[in-house]
Amino acid sequence: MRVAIPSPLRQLFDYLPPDSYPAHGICPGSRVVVPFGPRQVVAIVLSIEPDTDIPTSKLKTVISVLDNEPLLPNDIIHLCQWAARYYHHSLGETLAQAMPKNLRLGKPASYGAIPFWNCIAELDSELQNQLKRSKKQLAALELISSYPQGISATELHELGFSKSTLKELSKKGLICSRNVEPSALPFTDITNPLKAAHLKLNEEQAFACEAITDGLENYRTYLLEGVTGSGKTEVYLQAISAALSEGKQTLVLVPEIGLTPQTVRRFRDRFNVPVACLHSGLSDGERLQGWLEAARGSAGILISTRSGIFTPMPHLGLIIVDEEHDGSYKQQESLRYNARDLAIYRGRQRQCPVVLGSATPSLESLHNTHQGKYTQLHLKQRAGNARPPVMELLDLRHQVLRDGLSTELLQRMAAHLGRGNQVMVFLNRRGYAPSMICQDCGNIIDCPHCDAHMTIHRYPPHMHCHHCDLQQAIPWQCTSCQSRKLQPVGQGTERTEQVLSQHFADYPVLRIDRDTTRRKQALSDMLEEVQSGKACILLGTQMLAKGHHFPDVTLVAIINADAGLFSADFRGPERTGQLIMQVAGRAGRGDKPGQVIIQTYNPEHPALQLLSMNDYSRFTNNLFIERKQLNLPPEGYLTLIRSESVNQNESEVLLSALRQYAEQSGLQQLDNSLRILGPIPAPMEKRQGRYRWHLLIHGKNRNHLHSLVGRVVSYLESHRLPRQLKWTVDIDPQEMS
DNA sequence: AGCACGCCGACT
DNA sequence: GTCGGCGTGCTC
Repeated sequence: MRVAIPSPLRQLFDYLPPDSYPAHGICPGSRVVVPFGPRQVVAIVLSIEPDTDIPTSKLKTVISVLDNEPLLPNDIIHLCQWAARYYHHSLGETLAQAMPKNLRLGKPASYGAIPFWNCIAELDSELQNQLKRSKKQLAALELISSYPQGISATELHELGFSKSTLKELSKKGLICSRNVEPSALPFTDITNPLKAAHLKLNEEQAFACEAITDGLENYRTYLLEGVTGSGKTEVYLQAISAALSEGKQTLVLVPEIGLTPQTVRRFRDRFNVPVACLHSGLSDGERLQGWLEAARGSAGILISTRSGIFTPMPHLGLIIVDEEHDGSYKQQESLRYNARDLAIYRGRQRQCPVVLGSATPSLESLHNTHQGKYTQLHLKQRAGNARPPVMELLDLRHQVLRDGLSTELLQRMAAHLGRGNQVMVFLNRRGYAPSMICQDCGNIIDCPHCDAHMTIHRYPPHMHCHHCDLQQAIPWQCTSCQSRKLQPVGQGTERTEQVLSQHFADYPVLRIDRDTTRRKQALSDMLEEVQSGKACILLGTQMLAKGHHFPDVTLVAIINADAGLFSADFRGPERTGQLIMQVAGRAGRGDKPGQVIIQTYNPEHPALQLLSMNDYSRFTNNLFIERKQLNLPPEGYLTLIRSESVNQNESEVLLSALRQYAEQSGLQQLDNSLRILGPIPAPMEKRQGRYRWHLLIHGKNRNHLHSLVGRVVSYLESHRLPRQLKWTVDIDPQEMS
């Protein structure tokens, strides 16, 4: 029999079936334990072959069979085969990462009993009063009491309630738990999948929903382009409802930070069917449970981050990719897949609709709609009477700046705060200041392992390299000239927080970045304070832009819009545009429209001009022209070969040899449709003590590009390289660093 | 990628 | 003596 081994070797291996087992009793898609070299590994059976090219003396025997029925169904194996081929990755590793960790390690594909919590007290006003001081406990109790049959610990965990809260409540004798074997009942047994009534759709929403649900039997990709607040989620929910009533499951992919308890709750509140989820916050056991619920067809809906695209769903009938432009759909290590693109493959495979939703679609998806490959659905109206935010470019030239904040901006902030409103300040830079300079010799403190400056942090005080995580004490004198005149240069969120709390002493400043939200509950605690609606200043990085809505924010300030616009990456402007549109969409509501101020030194920059007019589509049209001139995606396709080593030259030498080989071996195509760029040093050549180089291959024709990359990969594989010299292939790269 | 084997230098 | 650095080869 032929099996796939979780190893980077791009080949399959043959084994003899175990003596106790007739070969025909083992199904493809099952896991087996096999001896592999000096160790034992869990492999996936691909086929039962009558014979093999391998000499019998070399053949080893399967040690044990772990599954009686295929764990990975045919469609998932095909999806993995396609992905392994497309991304030039080993099939064994691809299949391995399609499974949750527990299954990868050979644990049984079953879940044991899970604790369910029940309320055993009467939730009256007296009890509510008693728990007044423990808000979390009260909230948990209220939730549990609304589930008369009990609610699973997993679900409570997903909704943001910790074990300690539950333990405390159970100590007070208010709730109790019992272990329940989760029912493997198919979701189709539930007579009425709808729990709560749907909202009324407006004309555009109804049109979009009908378009999607009319073709539940056919593959078609829809690009659902809808501004924030236009009700995309309601369209998803009603399309899912149609799928459920036809006995079909839905896969909902969300960005990494998009899977908040509120999102899950919205789905659970609408439907009676089990909703499974998969995300990074779960334990290995919980992941296995979610995966199995989807794979056994007991869950009607699976909400997941990118890895969910590999989850078996026997009745899959609808795929939704929310915020399809989001970078987190692309895996940035080992198998560098894009879950959004695999979603398209899976939709075609299952002959079901795929919905890509976004307020700011990627250029790739827009291009596909222009080509007629996708159907465009537009939601232009905002729900209720909400008006679009008013955007304004604030020219920083000739302005007096106070630590990066213009006087004009500070005045405008004061006005909004004075009216009792909230203000959001967006700065994409953690720490106090991005660099420390010596005022006597001009020396800047650099990271010894990276081509980067060390960032100054004040809380607690230390120097920090954001690229390799090196942390050291703040020096008191210059390492080069021993001068003591060291000066922090530039603005980070810590410094801006300091300035803002001095300037606006009467209002709380809430800083939200990776440093202030490291504690698990910290973010939700701060967001809770914002939800109270009191006037305050919200200051933060990327984290603020996604997933959360702030109805009482009436002013959003973008401190440094120029940074992203002129970045080394060709996708810089696209990302900045998406970010500005997203941030703008966070603010305001019907009765309190949002205003956005963008500080810039380039107010006449066409991109900023168009964005400030809320014209995303003309903004992207300009980008299309630029990309076309530069021959960049979506105009053609890219493959990036990365190489890194602790030795400075090794990477470059390898890629030069590779280029030479590629030119020899792919001459015909190189003349017309293929182009090689490099080797060039990566944007930050040295990082974490390793020197990194790039070789970029551009192709007008995907097949030509694929076959050249195939040859390049076999060349790399067949040559023995020093072990500190590493290479990776990135098909359709997203990040050029 | 792991892991074993085997060859050299250095050190309790 | 042997511990451990890492170059080389192999995995049905």
